[in-house]
Amino acid sequence: MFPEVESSSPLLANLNPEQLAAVTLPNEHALILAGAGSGKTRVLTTRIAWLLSTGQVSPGGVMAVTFTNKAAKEMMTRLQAMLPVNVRGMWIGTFHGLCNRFLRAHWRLANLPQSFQILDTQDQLSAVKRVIKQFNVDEERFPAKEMQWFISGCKEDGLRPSMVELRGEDVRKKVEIYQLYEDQCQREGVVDFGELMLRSYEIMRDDDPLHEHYRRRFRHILIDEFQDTNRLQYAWIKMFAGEHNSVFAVGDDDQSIYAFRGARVGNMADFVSEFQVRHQIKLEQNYRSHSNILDSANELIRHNQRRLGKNLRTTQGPGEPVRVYEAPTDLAEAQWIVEELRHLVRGEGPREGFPRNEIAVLYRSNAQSRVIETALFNAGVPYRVYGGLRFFERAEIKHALAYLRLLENPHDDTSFLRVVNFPPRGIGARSIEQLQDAARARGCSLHDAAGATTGRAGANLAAFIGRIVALRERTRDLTLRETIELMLGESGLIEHYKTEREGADRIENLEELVNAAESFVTQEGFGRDAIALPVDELAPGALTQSPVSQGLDPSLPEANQPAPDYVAPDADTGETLSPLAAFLTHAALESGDNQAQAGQDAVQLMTVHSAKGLEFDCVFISGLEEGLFPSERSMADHDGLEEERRLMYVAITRARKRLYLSHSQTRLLHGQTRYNVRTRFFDELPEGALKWLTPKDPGFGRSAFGYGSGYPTTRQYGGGGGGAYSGERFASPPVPQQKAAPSHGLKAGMKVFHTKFGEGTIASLEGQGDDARAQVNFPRHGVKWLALAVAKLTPVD
DNA sequence: ATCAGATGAATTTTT
DNA sequence: TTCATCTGAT
Repeated sequence: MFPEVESSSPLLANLNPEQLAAVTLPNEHALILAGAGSGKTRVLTTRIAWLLSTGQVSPGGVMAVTFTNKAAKEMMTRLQAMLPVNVRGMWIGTFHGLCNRFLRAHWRLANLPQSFQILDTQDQLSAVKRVIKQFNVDEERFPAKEMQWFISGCKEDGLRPSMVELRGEDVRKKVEIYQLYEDQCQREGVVDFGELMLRSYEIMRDDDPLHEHYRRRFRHILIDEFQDTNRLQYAWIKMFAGEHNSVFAVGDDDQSIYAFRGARVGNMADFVSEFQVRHQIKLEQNYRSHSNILDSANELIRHNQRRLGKNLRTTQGPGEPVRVYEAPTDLAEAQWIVEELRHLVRGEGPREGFPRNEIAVLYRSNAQSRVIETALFNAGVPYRVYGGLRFFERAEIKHALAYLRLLENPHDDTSFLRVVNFPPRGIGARSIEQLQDAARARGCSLHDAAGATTGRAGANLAAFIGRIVALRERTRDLTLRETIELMLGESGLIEHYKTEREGADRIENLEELVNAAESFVTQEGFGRDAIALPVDELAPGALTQSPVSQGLDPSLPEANQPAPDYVAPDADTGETLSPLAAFLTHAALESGDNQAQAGQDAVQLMTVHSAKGLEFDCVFISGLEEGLFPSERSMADHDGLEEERRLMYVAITRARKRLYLSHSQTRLLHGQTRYNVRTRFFDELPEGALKWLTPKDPGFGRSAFGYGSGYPTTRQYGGGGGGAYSGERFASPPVPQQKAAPSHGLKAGMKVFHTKFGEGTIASLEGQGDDARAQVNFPRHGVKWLALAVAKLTPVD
């Protein structure tokens, strides 16, 4: 259709035939099955660039949706590099980011305050807890966590309380609580993540002009990681697509690993049939791994029955074999990993060493990181663990944000409760309960009910509210930075943490919050006129003016004036959000980095889930044991097992050059030694691609006893029926872990004092009696081995 | 109001 | 085992 572009455009250079075909598909629905490492992001961004540069659509007519902020950012960066277009004005973002933008623009229609705030998972849980307390719900029968899960699940399925099928007394009660929770959120002017999606879906669905407007606007809708979409997201996309727009969905059913949070792989098949997709393209050319690694992945995933079908291929040679190692204990496994990766870092003969951050150690569950961390620590190898609390999730940051939210909206009871007595100011649980009763009786917020309380508690409450009111007044004309600085002082947070033992780190984080706000202001361009440039000015040069804007409803100026996230102008007045409200939104939608020294050259430790989308030269997959991987909980049903296999597939395909698979005969789990059999996934890998570093166990235990308790009898592995554990399982029982009798009273992790080296931390202990030695890490002198019989080590509290 | 000690639960994660 | 949450005593 556009031959001159296809042959000449540098955009399309170096695409393989499948990629080229995908990028240049006609304006119709398409499903791109993109295997791991097949250049999926490239196809997605090049597709957008191609559509724009051939004049088939203007920047305002494109919507590109991802799941993570990281992916959205990457797409924008890449697109920016290809075309002189203002990507920040385009609708490229996460589902929730775009929903937020949509609801900010149409807040009246959505029946929300303009500066509505977003509850993250923590906030949502405490909101649910409040409902449960408030209405005397039996917490035994309806735990808050379960209710939260129920509510989120309903929303993900697009179900309002009135729409939930009432089967059984329990469900009826749950729906009742769901409704109460909804009322509470509405009263307080807050929305949870699910609500962002559901509310934007509903208002567009139910408002014809709006519906018409947006359908005319977005001619091209592109979705990344389509296999991860839930029911509601699918419906949301379908609604935007209407009859005439084209949906370009990219995904990989083999990498669907988020069923537990509502993802429906089935959306891919539904998409094909419901949208009558005529164009399906498979991207099977892998640019990442050697063929031994790829063959292993292919062979493994072939064992899944429900697949759309795909086989990765590479032009790279076989590369090195996949190395398999069996350890007697989890500790030994960790030590082997450390030993091996030191070789990798050092290099061997002619081979250069690998940078540490090109080496990843993966595991199924977070708890497994501990042993590995210990081993790395003892060996003095720098490492970085992914996961854990992110910046905006830390307690001190949440506290600070709660104060800020109260400035923006005094009726935000979640925030009110978080800080009403933090730092402590004599408002105990008693007074708070009274306050809550008063608020409920009058149907108002805690803030408004405070006047009704009396006595000393009443005075303290009045003082607290006075403080907030005064702060709000004083910050009225301040910049965001000044506002936060003033709040940190006035709230007493800094003061409080100064007296706390581990307060220094927290204060540092609070200071970091000021920086975060500062860079947010700079990036979003507050106070400048960078907000709303017309599309035409944003797309100079090569970009053809397209007729897409014709037919757009001029009463919806937002649609014609793209704006960065968070500052979407109100559709009626063009008024933008205050920097503070925008920053709070940013904090909820982008929980920040997984802290840790990112810059350092360190080995990367993470779960297989968090490794999705990443790649490394060398990958270790550890703990490959039945019950762990596949996890016990997922082994019961077929779908669960297939998802575990996909998880393993994801893990394998992370590796570029070297892949190690390891398992251990025994493992300390929940304080007890567990005896594990190597995972069944080993039996599903091509023998020719593997190299067994330890003799391959003939599978004695396996054939005789099956896969251990909990494993359902199947045709494939049947016979055993799953017996109880017993020592007989092993031909030669593993040597029990030596635990030194603690005659010296020292333990790893203890702080000790040495007369010459000063204070240090015990990294490990070895030997017994007179031979006992301790490895101690001294900040000044480094790591030392000290014989306890000689060196005097005294424990420091 | 605060803290020690008991108790119980313990995949996977983004927004 | 480790973590968080709850309880009861000070």
